[in-house]
Amino acid sequence: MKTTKDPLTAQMGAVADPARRRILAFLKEKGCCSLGRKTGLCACDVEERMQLSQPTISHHMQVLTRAGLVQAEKHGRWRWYRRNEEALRRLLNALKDSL
Amino acid sequence: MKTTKDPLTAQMGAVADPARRRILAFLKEKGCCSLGRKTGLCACDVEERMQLSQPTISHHMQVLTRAGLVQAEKHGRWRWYRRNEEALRRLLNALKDSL
DNA sequence: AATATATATTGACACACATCGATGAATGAT
DNA sequence: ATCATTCATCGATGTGTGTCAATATATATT
Repeated sequence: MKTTKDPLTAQMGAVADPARRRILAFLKEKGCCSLGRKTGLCACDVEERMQLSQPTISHHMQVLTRAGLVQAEKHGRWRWYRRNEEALRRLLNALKDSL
Repeated sequence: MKTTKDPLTAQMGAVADPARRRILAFLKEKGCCSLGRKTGLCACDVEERMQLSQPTISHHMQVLTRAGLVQAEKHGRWRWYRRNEEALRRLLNALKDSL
């Protein structure tokens, strides 16, 4: 069974994990930046705040990014993340219809 | 390590599964009844609509019920289910804040 | 070139979960 | 009492997932 997950399910699955919800909250709290600015949050910022190892953070950021809920931009050795507010809004609207 | 899942995570996990979202949609479509009325939807109705075995349906209904998203009432050999609209509304509001 | 730093990838592990067939329990019908 | 129906439970199975340590990769600094 190799069926790819549909986007809504991928986003729901991403958000269903409490660690990833905390990451999103952390990005909302401090990640009030736009891409292309130097004020982005890097994975080490997230790692420092959460009680999780670096590979685990990397994995969570990948899940959130692939679901389209956060956007990443590589800058030097860092990778800046910010919330994709529009995707989050669309997810809420989709849930409002789907639920 | 037997930490119980917090309610929001349980509800999110319940809704993250596409089969359970389809069940909720089916209940919205045809389950426009209140408990105590004979018009409820029983598990066999759901089973007939979905492409899933009876034990699987039973399992999904249990997950949805334990998450508080649907309410069940036993009537004879049937068990009527209906959406808990207030819980679903509260879930959406919680997500609006938590996302 | 050598070293330090930030992140990704790999491999492993434990556990959770979706699914099914078989069986059991409760209830209604004959 | 017997049988049929509705649903729950059990056991098994395969798949997915969260987590980490170890390692690799990329980039900056010296």
